[in-house]
Amino acid sequence: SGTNMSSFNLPVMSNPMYGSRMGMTDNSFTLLERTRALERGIPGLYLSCFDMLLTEDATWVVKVSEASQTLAMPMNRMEPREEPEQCPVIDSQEQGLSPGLGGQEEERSLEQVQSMVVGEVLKDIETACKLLNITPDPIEWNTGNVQKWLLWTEHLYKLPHAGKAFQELTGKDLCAMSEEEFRQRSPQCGDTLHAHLDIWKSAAWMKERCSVGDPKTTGWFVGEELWSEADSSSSGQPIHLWQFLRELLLKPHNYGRCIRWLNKEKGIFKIEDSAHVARLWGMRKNRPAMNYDKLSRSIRQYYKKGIIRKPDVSQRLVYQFVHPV
DNA sequence: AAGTAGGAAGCCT
DNA sequence: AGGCTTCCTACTT
Repeated sequence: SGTNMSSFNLPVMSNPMYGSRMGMTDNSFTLLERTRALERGIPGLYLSCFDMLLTEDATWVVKVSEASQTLAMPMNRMEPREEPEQCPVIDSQEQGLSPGLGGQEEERSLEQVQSMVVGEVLKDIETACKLLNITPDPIEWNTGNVQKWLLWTEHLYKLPHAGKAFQELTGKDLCAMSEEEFRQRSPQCGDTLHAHLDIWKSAAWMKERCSVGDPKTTGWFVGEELWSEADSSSSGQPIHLWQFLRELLLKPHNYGRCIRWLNKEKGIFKIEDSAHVARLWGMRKNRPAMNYDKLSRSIRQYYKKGIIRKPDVSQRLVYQFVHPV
């Protein structure tokens, strides 16, 4: 079924685990309240928005709460549910144009929100691709890529490990599998994995669509810069550890909880979760046995080379780039 | 217990 | 040969 995408499906929106990587704080809970209207309007969507709200980027907050005011239309065909059985669809034709309530304006803000969410999803996918060194389109994956993706998805959403059940499968195989087949291979999280693969498939489909047509007519403001940048730095050559660390540091939204700048100007950073950073590095380099003991040994090699050093006042898990950007 | 430091050897491209 | 990775011992926080 997944190949027929006459309308744009975003199974993401319904997936409760999409919000699972954030920590619930009192502060964020009030933000949650402010997105209630959204939640009612598009079940599941708020989780993604909620996730976005955790960025340091305050403009999201403004946009979302504005949107929630203008988007307060009922969506009676969908009752709110905690753990959706199937993926609701954000359907650009059919979706929620509540009659009587100044349709066009709503349509526009809805599109805005959709764009926003889609953009966020594409960003996440792009990030994962860089990190795992795989292509965005699942159809191109070999068995190794599939395993990486599984590992990544399991890790990101705290799923039980199911890689074994999908061994020897290529991306093509995976894409051809139904949700039922996923569940057969992994009763606990097959449906979740299938949903996530659907997101990637949708994104790849979108990418193709955006690159074919004129980006300006597609309406997805994300189209270009995200995909066509042909990979900023490390095209081809194996990535260096110091580059990898910098990449993580440049994405505080995704990795701020495991590594962050203490002083960006001076290039001083702190590894907040050593095990996590090591796991990410291991994934990137296909080194499942990577740990902080080994990663830190590699960092220490940089002392002699003058790439990274310990800051003047040495602190645990704190390092400094000798040549800050 | 976890992090820091650096020698030594092995692996991979 | 370079850039880790793996393993290890000694030392510090």
